[in-house]
Amino acid sequence: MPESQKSPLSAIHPLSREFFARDPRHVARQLLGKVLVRANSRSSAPLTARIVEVEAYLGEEDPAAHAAAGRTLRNSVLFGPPGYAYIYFIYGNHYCLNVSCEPEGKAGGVLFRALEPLSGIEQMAKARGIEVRSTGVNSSRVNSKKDWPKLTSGPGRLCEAFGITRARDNGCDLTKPTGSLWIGDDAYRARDILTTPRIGITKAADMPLRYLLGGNPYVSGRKIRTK
DNA sequence: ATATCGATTATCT
DNA sequence: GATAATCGATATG
Repeated sequence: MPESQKSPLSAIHPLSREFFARDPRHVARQLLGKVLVRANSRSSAPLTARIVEVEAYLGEEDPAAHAAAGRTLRNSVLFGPPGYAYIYFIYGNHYCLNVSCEPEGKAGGVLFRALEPLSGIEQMAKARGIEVRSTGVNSSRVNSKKDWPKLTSGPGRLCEAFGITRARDNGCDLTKPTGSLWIGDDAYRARDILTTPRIGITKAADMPLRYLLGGNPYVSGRKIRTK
């Protein structure tokens, strides 16, 4: 059970544009262990969570990618410069967060599938509509740590926890710590990286483009399958 | 424990 | 008009 460390914001430094200007498969693998930061305006503290599960979506050659049918108004961020947020609305209910990859003009992206909450737990719980009950004298405790995965395990859930919407965040630059949403490196080293087929797609469902931290309890989906 | 299903809407054919 | 990179609830072993 990996006990991830919490870092102060000053110890998290943003990823470069070049980091994202590559094949989504490389970006996806190297995003594991990095930190997603939501710097809330006004008084509230920032939300931070470690990236523990992602999927790579390639360009027009990937039938499962939104870029497969070429550039449209919706997916234009995927064809733009790297390091920007591509957010789409799905099943009439949920938002999903991606970051654009590849140099400008070539499509590609990485879908964020699961995070491990580091700070701002109560605010995430509130955004997710989950009861936060204080236990005993200490006032700032979520019921128990085993409830945390419900906050950010799944692409729709993590967006809800972070307050990510298309209107607010689509097209935002994720390399700028002055922005309200960005990705940083706090020197945490990802271990035990696993690769599996992507989840929830019907086309090209066999390509192993899902990357996750093995054994991490915040990874989405069913438990370990013994087959 | 796994399986199935309904919700709800932007986007594209 | 059909589909979708999902979730949560309900049903069943």
